[in-house]
Amino acid sequence: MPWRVPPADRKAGTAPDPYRVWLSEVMLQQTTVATVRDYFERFTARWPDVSALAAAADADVMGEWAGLGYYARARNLLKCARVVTDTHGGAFPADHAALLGLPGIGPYTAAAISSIAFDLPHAVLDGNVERVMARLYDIHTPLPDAKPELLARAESLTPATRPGDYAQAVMDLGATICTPKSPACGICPLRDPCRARQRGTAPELPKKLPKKAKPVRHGRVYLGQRADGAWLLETRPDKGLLGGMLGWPGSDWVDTALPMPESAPPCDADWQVLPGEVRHTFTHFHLILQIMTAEIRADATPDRGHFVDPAGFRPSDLPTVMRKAFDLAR
DNA sequence: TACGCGTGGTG
DNA sequence: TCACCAAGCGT
Repeated sequence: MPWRVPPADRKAGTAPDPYRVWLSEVMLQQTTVATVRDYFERFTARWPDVSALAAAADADVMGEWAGLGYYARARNLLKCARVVTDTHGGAFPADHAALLGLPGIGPYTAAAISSIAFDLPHAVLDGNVERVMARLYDIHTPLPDAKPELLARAESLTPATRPGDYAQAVMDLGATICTPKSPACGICPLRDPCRARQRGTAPELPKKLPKKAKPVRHGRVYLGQRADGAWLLETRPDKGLLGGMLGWPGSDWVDTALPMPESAPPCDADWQVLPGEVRHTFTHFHLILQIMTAEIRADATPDRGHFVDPAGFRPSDLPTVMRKAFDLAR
């Protein structure tokens, strides 16, 4: 992983860069290593340190984050970079409580930065560690109720020496051996002390409370383009779903398919229904979108959004649901 | 406290 | 095809 310092380098005195540790840990929140890798490389190439990121334009950072999801992370990333630059002299504080007070840094990330970047003995508790602790101690209390007990177990196992290596090791164990399905107990370094393996309960742990079903919502978006190639887009409000991201103007998203929610087009034009539909699943609902397209007259003034000329438009700046709409219309 | 908040891989 | 899952945080 490009954000890791290999053991040999660390032994030779190369400490991890707190900026890179922080950036990788925020990207890794609820996100897989495979997905994060390319984003991490693009971010660090474009913004090599925290002051460079702090000086970036909001739209550039949101565009670079597009597709990674949980966009509040990107807004908080910028806030945090600016706080570190403006009030901490451009250096991340080597202090767990101070880290915890920064935007977008919660209990997990504060512990990860403390231990990995600063060698401070704080216990990380992510999904991997929860699973490892639940199995190691055969804890059947369902999540999230079990969290305090799992945290206590994780803290009691965190060593005073090399806590950062330990944190990464226990997460690696969860990611590669103590996996959610079909755990590889046969090659696990903790197979002897593991109570769940002894009792045969490992595959069913950790227990989780049942999740709510996802409702289906419906809506409509407008993809308008002028003869000069400019697209009519809008920057969504900072709060809520896809907050701060670029997107197509459209209707509210409602729970019933018919009638299609009333929505004034963002600009006067001869809008046509595009055959087909966009389907997308968010954290807590499924969405089905109807796509409207039109060529917009050169002298038209939009009621919503702004025109983005083709030279300045990168489809990769769009969140995935909006990029799906673009792909369908192309 | 419980809920809102994305996405892509996987079995 | 689809539910589950991933290195969580803010409100």
